[in-house]
Amino acid sequence: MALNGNPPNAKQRRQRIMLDLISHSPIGSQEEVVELLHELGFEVTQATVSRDLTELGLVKVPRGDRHVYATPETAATGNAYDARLRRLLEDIPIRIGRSDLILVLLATPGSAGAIAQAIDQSSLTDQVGTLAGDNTLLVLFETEAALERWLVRFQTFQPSDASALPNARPLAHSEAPR
Amino acid sequence: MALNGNPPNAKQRRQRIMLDLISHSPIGSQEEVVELLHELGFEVTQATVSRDLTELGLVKVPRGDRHVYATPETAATGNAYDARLRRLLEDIPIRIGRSDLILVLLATPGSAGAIAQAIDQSSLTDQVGTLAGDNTLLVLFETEAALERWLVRFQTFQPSDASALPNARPLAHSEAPR
DNA sequence: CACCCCCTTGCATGACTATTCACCAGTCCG
DNA sequence: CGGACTGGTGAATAGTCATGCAAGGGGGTG
Repeated sequence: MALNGNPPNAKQRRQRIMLDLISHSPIGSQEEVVELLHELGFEVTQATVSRDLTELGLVKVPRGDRHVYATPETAATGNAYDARLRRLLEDIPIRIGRSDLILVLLATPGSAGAIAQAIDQSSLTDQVGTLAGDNTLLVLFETEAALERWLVRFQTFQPSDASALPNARPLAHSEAPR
Repeated sequence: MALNGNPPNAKQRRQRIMLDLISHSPIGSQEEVVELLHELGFEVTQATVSRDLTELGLVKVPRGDRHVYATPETAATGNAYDARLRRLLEDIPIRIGRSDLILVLLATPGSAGAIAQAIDQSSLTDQVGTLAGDNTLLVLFETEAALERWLVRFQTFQPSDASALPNARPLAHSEAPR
């Protein structure tokens, strides 16, 4: 029943355009893609879009308060500042300590300032502020909840393993209450 | 009706464990997460998992023939060989030409071999084979369809812009048949 | 031309996910 | 203590996506 009366190479062209559309504007659903393609003269349904997105390896990622499609690379990047923070954390091992509503990040000598700045510019916003020494960096919070929220988010910036929190064992699958 | 009688910090602990679960094994649905958390003593429903995943910024990414959850970083990486190919293509500008069922990749002097090997090991499989000279690399195909499929996939490895294909203008939003 | 095979697609639908609504427990006042 | 407010949650449901199926087109072969 699928009238395949499309121009040759339609699929390839369509998929390239989809990459283009998605990287240039936030798209929240496959129906939106269908409409945009429709405007461009491609008559396809959501089913086809679904298959295309899979073939292209695109993902749907939480951005602010909605979910949009993106290439995996873009998804990882987020905003440019987030990318910078991530890169820093890849190169600089960080140990995390805590004193009351202050998180204490221990980095390598001289790098604390760079990290502090990266944090300030990143999409991390739950902190009240940061204060950098040479190799030590304080992150100040207003509430316990804010601190915890921040920490979870921050850890998504780190290359997995890492980070010794006072009362946080290295997390094994078995650590949960059973 | 939501008996909130959970241990304090339950949310934070749960989310950390979710990061852990997801990075250690392929999980295909939120119901799976619910079950795993259940085994670990966390009594939550799919709704909560959905919210957690959003807060953690996790994404669902096509992997082989199914979709699994991953951190954005992991999603971008794919398998290690794909990551290598991506990295190479970031550093080495490639021009793509075509002759019949052969794609001709022009790279920088000396780099063709490395790229060829990276392609061979990557998850790109639609090609029959590759043949590397010094700065030129041939990718051979069996069918037109295979070539086209490969090309689309390959372009997802490239840092957007790039690549002049004979009959592929630089792709603007307006290029579609109207 | 007849036959076969492969690729692509739409339709219909089931699977999966996000969100709305209501509720509970805790906290902070006065 | 009572009221107002907040954060976290489950149940139900709306919203979104993936996929089995059947069908059409194109290409090859005899």
